[in-house]
Amino acid sequence: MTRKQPATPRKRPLQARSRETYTAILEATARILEAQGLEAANTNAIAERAGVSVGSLYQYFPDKAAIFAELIIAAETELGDMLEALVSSTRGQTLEERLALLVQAGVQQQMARPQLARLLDYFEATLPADPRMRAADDRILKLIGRLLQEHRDMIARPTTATTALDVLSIVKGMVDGASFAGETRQRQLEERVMTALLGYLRHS
Amino acid sequence: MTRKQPATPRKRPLQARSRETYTAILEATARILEAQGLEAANTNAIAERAGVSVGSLYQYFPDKAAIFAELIIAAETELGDMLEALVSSTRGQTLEERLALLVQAGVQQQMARPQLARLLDYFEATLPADPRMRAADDRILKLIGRLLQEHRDMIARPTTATTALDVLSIVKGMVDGASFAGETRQRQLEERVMTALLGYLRHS
DNA sequence: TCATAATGTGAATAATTGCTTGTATTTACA
DNA sequence: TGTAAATACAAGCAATTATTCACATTATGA
Repeated sequence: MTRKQPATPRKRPLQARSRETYTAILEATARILEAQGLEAANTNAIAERAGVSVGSLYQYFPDKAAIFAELIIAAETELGDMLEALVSSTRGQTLEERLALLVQAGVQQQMARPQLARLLDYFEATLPADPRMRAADDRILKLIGRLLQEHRDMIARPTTATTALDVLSIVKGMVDGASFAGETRQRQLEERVMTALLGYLRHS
Repeated sequence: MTRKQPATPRKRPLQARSRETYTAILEATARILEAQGLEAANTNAIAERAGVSVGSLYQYFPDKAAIFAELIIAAETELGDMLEALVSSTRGQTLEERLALLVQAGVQQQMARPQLARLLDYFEATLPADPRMRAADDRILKLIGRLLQEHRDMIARPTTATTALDVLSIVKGMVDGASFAGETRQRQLEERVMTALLGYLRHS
């Protein structure tokens, strides 16, 4: 299944009908991955669950890996959109306030489907580097970086790309660990993540 | 491949010869997972890489998933052993000193084979709950918890199981993110992880 | 030394997989 | 309305997979 080059979808869904097919395939894949894991996510099962034929599936995705890649990009784009709205709409607020919103967004998304998040993380590190994936990833880090930059007087660390990555990694890691352990109280988790982030940022 | 019940290995390797076979299979699996990923890790490839026949493989592992499970347990046991030695041999030292050693051990292990670490993390959340896996996991958390407990006057958080889990999650998350981004300077990463951990622990 | 247990072999198999292809149906629009 | 493009279908193929089994080799210990 491993793709050589990140091929673009065979056909772009043009009509409303095909756009539904397209998203149905993505959604079915996500559901199967979350509920039954990687092994159960074969193309036949995906097509069936999406209420679509295998042939249709291969009209929009060159191979199975492309579906996973698209899923990653979708998740990253979603997070990126949230962050972008957040960063630009909260100018003037304190670092704590803005960070709390950022954490909330991140925790929310990852806790909704923890199993899926873990799996996509693995694929992101595995799939042949897709420029669109890189771009979506970059955007998230740039947004975090920009937020940090705007509060650099409150931050004891160099506000570099590395710091932004660390922030993201801490959130991901803590949510991952907590949901594996069965933690469901999102609020409390958010507070702990906040403590960790502020503790990290405020000390050299 | 998904296992119903965590069956014990078919045969325990008794003679030196069979113990070599056994570890060769585990090592081959780890190498393939790290270098070529999950898809390449099929039983035939594993046996070939281990210089062993498939038949031998199935004499020690009831199925493929059992190999992965064993790999997880081995990694967790290794970390557990390091932590145990560390915790009991550093009594009297400061929290910073001991935490630095803990971080060093964790970063070391995970950075040696980041791809493998990621994958095993996924499996741990996926494979049917194996009591030995749970136990190895528990041991690690208990050891971290004990270390924290011994410095509770320096720590602003409740020294509960949750805090121990958070500590482990932060380490895992940061190493994961950093090695995905291509970071190789282990020393600098360790220092950032230390900052995050101390920041987390010292503030409520 | 010899019998028994332990270990090793690899061809064979049944099931599953990703994916193609030829055909049928639906939509857009002139 | 008619026709060409877009979309959907699903049987089926080639390749791969996990696992078994009947048999060979090696070690043990009496």
